[in-house]
Amino acid sequence: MSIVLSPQQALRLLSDVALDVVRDKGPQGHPDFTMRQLSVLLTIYLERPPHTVRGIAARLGVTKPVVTRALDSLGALELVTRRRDEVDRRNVIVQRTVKGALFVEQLGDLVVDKAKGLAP
Amino acid sequence: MSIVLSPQQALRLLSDVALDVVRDKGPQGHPDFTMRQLSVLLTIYLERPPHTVRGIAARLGVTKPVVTRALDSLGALELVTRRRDEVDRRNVIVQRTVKGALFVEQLGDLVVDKAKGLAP
DNA sequence: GCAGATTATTTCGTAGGCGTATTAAATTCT
DNA sequence: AGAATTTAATACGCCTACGAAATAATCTGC
Repeated sequence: MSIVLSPQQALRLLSDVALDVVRDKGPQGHPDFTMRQLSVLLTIYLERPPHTVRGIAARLGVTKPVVTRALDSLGALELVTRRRDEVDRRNVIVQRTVKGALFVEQLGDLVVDKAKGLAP
Repeated sequence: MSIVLSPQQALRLLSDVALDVVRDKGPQGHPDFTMRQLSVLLTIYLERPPHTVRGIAARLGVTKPVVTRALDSLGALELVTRRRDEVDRRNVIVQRTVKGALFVEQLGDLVVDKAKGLAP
């Protein structure tokens, strides 16, 4: 229960962040991914591994093909990698990458920075 | 210069918001619009009117067809309306709607709510 | 009044995402 | 071992969005 902000501040923050991402001043690269892709990416980098397609789909409340395709996109940008689970070879383990970690870190910094500049 | 949060908190906040939107527990309806559409929507509701296609495109750093199409989508959801500018009939004035105002308000409340629940 | 500029939209061909159903591989159950 | 389950990926037809270029309407400057 720690961060208090007004609805106006919340919207301003969201808008500022979205604007920077669209303008491609945020983390470099893809200015127009969807909320789903963002959610998949952040799940992988914020939640404790291991991450399977099944698990991510369940967490997001979407079908598995949606996750597979999101991973295709994120993989093409080298923000995540896939590896077969050697213990249960049906599973795919989704792994973080250096590039992805950097991307997420920059995204976090962007939000922090925009929050700092909010009017009261 | 008022809101201070850590990178971890920032990412958690972003992730929580994205997750709720994806799960469609956010503002009712459309779970998967893009950053661009979000940015167009928030520009219209947070910046001072009047809003033209040209102005929005310049602000976002995208081409005008992108804005026209985003307005088509948002218009189909009744989140914005378009009206011809009677003073200079080349211009289109983008206007807010009751439904859009409600949507944006709920989105703000969602962010506030998620921020409240952040660990320190 | 007319040439040129400006605004928004439409068109065109391309790329990517969607949901549902199906497939392929691997594991579990009996 | 063989049937049923589970996992991820793929196929399919549809829809939406993209960028670049063309179009239609309107305004400005001379």
